[in-house]
Amino acid sequence: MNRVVTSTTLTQSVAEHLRSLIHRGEFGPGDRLPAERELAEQLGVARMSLRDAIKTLQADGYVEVRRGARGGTFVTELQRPVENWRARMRKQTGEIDEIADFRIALESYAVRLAAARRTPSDLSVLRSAIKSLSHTEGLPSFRLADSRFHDGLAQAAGNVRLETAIHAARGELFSPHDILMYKEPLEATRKDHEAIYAAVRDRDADRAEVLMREHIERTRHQLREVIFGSAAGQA
Amino acid sequence: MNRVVTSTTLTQSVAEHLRSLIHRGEFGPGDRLPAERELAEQLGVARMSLRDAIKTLQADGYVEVRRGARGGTFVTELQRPVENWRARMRKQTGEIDEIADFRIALESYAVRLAAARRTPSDLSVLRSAIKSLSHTEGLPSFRLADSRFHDGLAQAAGNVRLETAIHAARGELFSPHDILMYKEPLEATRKDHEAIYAAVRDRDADRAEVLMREHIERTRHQLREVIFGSAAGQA
Amino acid sequence: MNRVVTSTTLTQSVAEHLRSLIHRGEFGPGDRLPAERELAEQLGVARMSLRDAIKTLQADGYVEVRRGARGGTFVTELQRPVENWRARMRKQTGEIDEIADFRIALESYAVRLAAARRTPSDLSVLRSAIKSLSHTEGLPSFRLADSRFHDGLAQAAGNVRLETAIHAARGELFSPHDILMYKEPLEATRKDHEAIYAAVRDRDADRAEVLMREHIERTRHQLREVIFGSAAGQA
Amino acid sequence: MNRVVTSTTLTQSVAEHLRSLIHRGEFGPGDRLPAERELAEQLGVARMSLRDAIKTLQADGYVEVRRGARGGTFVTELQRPVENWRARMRKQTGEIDEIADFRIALESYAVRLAAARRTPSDLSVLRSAIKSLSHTEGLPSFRLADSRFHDGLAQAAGNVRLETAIHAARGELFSPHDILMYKEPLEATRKDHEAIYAAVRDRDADRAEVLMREHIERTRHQLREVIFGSAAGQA
DNA sequence: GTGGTCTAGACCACA
DNA sequence: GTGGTCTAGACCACT
Repeated sequence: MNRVVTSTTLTQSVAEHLRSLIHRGEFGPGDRLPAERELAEQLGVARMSLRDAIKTLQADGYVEVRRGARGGTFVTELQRPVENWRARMRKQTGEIDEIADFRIALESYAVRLAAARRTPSDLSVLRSAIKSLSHTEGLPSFRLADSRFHDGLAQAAGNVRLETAIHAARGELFSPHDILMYKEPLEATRKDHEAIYAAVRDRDADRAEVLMREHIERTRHQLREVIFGSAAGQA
Repeated sequence: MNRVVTSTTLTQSVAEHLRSLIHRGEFGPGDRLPAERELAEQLGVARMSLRDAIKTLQADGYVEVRRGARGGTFVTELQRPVENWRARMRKQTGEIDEIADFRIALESYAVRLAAARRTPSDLSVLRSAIKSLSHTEGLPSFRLADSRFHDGLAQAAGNVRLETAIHAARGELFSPHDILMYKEPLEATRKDHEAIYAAVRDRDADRAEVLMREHIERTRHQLREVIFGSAAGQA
Repeated sequence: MNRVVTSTTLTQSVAEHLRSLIHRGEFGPGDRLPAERELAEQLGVARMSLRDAIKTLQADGYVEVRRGARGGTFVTELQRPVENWRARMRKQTGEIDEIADFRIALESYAVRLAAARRTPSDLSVLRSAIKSLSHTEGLPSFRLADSRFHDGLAQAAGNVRLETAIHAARGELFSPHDILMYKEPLEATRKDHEAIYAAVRDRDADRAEVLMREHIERTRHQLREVIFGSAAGQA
Repeated sequence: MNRVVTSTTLTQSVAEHLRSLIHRGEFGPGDRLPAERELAEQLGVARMSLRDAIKTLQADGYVEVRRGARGGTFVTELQRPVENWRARMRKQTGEIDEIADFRIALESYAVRLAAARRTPSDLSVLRSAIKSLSHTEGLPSFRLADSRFHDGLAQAAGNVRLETAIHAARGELFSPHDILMYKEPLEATRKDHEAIYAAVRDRDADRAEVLMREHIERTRHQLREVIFGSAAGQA
């Protein structure tokens, strides 16, 4: 129906939530989601609502469900063949610039607020995120460490709406640039995070903002390279 | 229930939508909403869903329903006694700074994008919004003209997520600073808008950004003054 | 899985049952099924199980679901365009001879048993079925009256297994030969039924058996004619 | 629950399947069923489902489970005391005529079709079944040879529904008339089979049908004699 | 101890 | 009063 306002069913919300968790690296390829009963309890929904959501994720190829004692719901292995996820990412081509711009708006100002308001505890969270990024040699959890850093900054900004929006925007894209990424870009990300951290720590809002914009732009660039082989012209 | 994910019923969505329309000045105090049948059709929902939504707005004191030939659903007259809406606004005190910061994040970057991407047609929309603001002597539709300008900028930025978020953020607050506002602040707003317009027209992103931040800060300041009599310290 | 034995889910059973009801004319095109709550109670299953079954019927194009006060679950109108159901029937081409032979085996012997065991009450049921067939000028309920006669014979045979199998076999085919059939074949069916009735009434098992075989063969022939335009060679 | 439609659990299906195998003589008294792992694999079900099914067969006294090196699942020895199985058969008294009539309906027509459609390969199967019946001096596998002949005819009829129904009907009854049967009735069965075979071979449908009816009637009669000592009046 | 199915009852959105 | 969604709990089939 061509309605102006819409309702969302619980099932849809749950599906979107799970998709976001996967996009943000909370669950990586091959990981097993918690058992249905447990996950339903965590989310505060009935098991059947969760199951319906899982069915749509199955249909989208996000997860595979296996029965039996060692069964469960598993995030689809995408690494081989690589073309699988490359195809999936191409589907969201139009979204990449949209979301990158949106993220810049949100995160470049969030980092300003963070520079002004960060507490020692915030800094500690950020350091921990950077550290786990450094230790990520095998890259399997690169995305998770990345998410932790950006979420940490969002939280340090002390604005619930910003935090929520940043979190959500990062969850919209399936962007496993970690899969193909080797030493170089990973190292670049680590350096970016460290520089942003330093600016926030030093309460240098202007510098933090500039660094964040550059960081997200670089990420966008890398993502396009991974998808298209080289950076195509952007909007 | 303490759930992580939630569904929204149509009734809630409709109520929120109507509240947003009133917040943004699409319907001002004393205005009559379209007939139920018509409004339900416009929104693409069943009449009963709309009626349910209106009931919650009634309970919140947003609208009054009058029966009979000259009946209908009317936005509550708030001007007298003034204390009514002052009380209502105090309820959202905690939200004012949250939303102001959020709006700065969204709109200060949107205006940058607008400066880069605005088309002649965008400029025409903005000029028209400024003009209707000038003609607003009686102030009843001040808020509407204000909304039109900010929405126009959001659209010129060419990013659907930004546009949607800006629209929604402006709809969250009941901020009828127009009610108490007299010549001075109204004139200030008009000047702000014109300055921002000029910067966007001249493709001066940096200047547009600075002006927008100042404009939203000024709005926040005025709002606090109206509520508390003078600007209290902010978070 | 290539299993020798299989389980059937309730949903499947219910779907098959409903399909059978439609095939046998208990619900004709355009008819509304009982409300979900009521039908579920009648079938002795939970509403959700029924709903799942209805979903598969929807997917197969058997029924349409409409919401609202005058909504419900409706058997798909097939009459226009005629090609719809012709296409559906072609799908079961291979089954027509299978089922016809199977029905001859079951019903030609059932009619023998009926001739031996029929009670006055059985005869009354059969007469009533024949009468409602005669009154069927508009043909909408031809199939139902037809089913009633054959079911009545099956019951008169006094063998539960035969009765069940006859009932089921008649439910397997979507055979709305009533839709295209005009005076002639309808009249032929009426005559067949009357002749079989007379033989059963007179306890003439041999004659009843012969007539039943001819009747089913004629039905098979008509069905093939309706589908293919003329009787194609049979297996 | 008093439901119109039912689902069947896998366990029930498996139990019924095994019971049918025993009824049809695939496994005779004293025989050891294949190992659980193997049997589960053959049936395409999980081992636990098979175990559950075996438990119900145990409860019904069909099989005995023995542990240890020479253990396994064994079909219960029924010969002594004879009263055991006589009691079991009495339980199905009501079914005997039902099933006999049903079998006549199915098999008397199947044999007609077989007479028309039998291939040389079909005849070969039938001859082989007759031969193994003749060699059955010790009678332990009489039932198996009997089943093979009737199944062979069902297959020669070339109608899947008939074949399935015949197979199932024969599996419903626990009818070890072989246990008590001595030379005479065994010889009678052999002669019946040979006569039916000849009629089918000669494509004499009418004769085959008559012979089959007589054969099944004779079987019914013998069964009643075995159970009650003499043929009681039938329904 | 996993996912798969089913139940009984409740509330919501619809026309 | 219809279909649409959700819940809390149970049992079944699988590995």
